[in-house]
Amino acid sequence: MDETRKNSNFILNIIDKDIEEKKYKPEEIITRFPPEPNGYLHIGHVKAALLNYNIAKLFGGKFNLRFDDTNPSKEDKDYVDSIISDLDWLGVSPSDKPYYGSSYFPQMIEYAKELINKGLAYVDDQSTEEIRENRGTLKEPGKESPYRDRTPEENRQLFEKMIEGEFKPGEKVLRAKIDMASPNMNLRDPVIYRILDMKHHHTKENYHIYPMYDYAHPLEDAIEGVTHSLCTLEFEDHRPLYDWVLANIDDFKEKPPVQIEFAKLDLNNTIIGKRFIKQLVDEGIVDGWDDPRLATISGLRRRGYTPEALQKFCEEIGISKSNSTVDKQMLEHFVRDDLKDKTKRLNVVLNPLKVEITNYPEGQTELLEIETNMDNPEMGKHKMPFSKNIYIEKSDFMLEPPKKFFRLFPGNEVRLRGAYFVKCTDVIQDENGEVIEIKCTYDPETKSGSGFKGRKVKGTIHWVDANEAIPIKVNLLDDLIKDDTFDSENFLNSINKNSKITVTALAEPEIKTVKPDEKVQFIRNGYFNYDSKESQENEPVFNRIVELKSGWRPPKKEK
RNA sequence: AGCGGUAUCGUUCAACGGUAGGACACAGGAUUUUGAUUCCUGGAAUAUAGGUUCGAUUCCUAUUACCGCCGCCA
Repeated sequence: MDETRKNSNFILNIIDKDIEEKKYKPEEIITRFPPEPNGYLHIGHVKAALLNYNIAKLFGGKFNLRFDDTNPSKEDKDYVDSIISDLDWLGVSPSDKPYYGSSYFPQMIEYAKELINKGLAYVDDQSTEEIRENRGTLKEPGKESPYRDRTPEENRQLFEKMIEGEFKPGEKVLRAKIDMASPNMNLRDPVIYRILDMKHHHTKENYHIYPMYDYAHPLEDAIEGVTHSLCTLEFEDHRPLYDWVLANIDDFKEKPPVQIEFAKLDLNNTIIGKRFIKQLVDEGIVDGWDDPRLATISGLRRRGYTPEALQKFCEEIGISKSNSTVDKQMLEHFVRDDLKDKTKRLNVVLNPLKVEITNYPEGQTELLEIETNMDNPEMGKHKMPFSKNIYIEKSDFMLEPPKKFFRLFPGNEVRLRGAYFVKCTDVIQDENGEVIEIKCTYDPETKSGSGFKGRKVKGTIHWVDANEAIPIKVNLLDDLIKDDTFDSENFLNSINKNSKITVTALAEPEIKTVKPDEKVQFIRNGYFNYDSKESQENEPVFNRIVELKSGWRPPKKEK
């Protein structure tokens, strides 16, 4: 199995050891991804889902998708559906139909009764406030509940009444009887069942009590035979409780699942927290959970990220226990890398400047043939119309160029990509001095593909034919927040106002062959995704996924 | 001394007592009809102080810094 393994990590090392010590055969390894269906999946979940999925795949074991749906007050079936389709898109396919923690509620209740019978759980009548006060603090032990020593018989009866719905929410809870003086707060008689009188979105059953995560999760894992239960770092303190639950239930004393914690993903200049994302959606600052500026899976997909790029990215960032912040440039590298050979490369002018080629015959249009992707000839060729009037990028012309500017300026010659050399002969300015049109001459001998070697030019720029260009809408996307201005207290005010700039661009006619959701490179401008959701009939909209790398940035133009 | 974690190039992850390595980023060069890509090349790290050992990023001790924990959330 080492052949297919690219990166080592501490979790793989643990599993290797378990196999070496004959605790498990490789094919017995079972992992799971257990999202709570209370929001959309984001790039942080991508890391966790892929980690579990890839481990199961590597060992030939099993990978479960399980909804951790123990708190129906926050959950919804819509989220279940979005999670299933996002994972499907990602290429993370469970070995089985999705599982639901809620399916195990009847067993969980039986196990709770087992704890009660063993004198390891009791019904507490204290209020939420009393429980909180008596829990103690980080430095002081808690106080035992006056109800702590109820007999198993009494607890059994009360718990039965809780199940039957004879108490109101908050009136009673079931607690594990562990140690109110434990230095680990999680072991100070944690609540394992609370009263919640509502119908469950999955089971459709109206339970009156619902189990808490700390009690339910180890059981869910154990019931499914999960061998390695991977979760994030903040659950480290919960592991003793996870182990306690399984150690005290007869069914699971043998080879219980082991909880292993790893650091969650953090990306710079990116909002990852579900709470923040939800706020942006609810306040209408973004266009929904799938806004292309969001790091949700659906947002990334709409932006144009590919599953392959996300997979490679996750492989490369690795797994560890140290909190770290990954540079977004790494993510961007992997989309570019994935897209470079499989996308068409088209001339699209984002910010047009009119150019007249004075010595080109009036009324003539020729069709120039060009490779659709120079680095991947299999993508074939297509034709570009060329005539006397074209548009180039405003930023490709400067009246007074700085040093090392090798695009167009008065007297300079450049290559029009796939066409001819042109030389700027005249500049037309408006009353404010702004350049509104330039005039060039072209040299017929320099036609692309003719093998002309007479002289060289430093610059090649893209262009579109003025008569045949197709207008398209383009969203230029930027980070919603910048780390250096991010204010978590007041974060709505630190949102980047220019995170989405929409322009009308002019594309060469070949753009018509681009299909919804197809990714394409606009030469020198970056990779773009045909947004099937925002596009209208006859008005395609493209989202810029990422810019191309650039060794040179034009200086800021003063207006 | 509450408890539990973490500390390796700018960033991120390896190295499991034996030459500190990869990826991203960066710099230089070559090629180039994208200032892209591709191809070379390069700089760049074991938090601090002790100890064990022939040998320590790795084991031990102390120090420092950072993260998490006082929901009837997960």
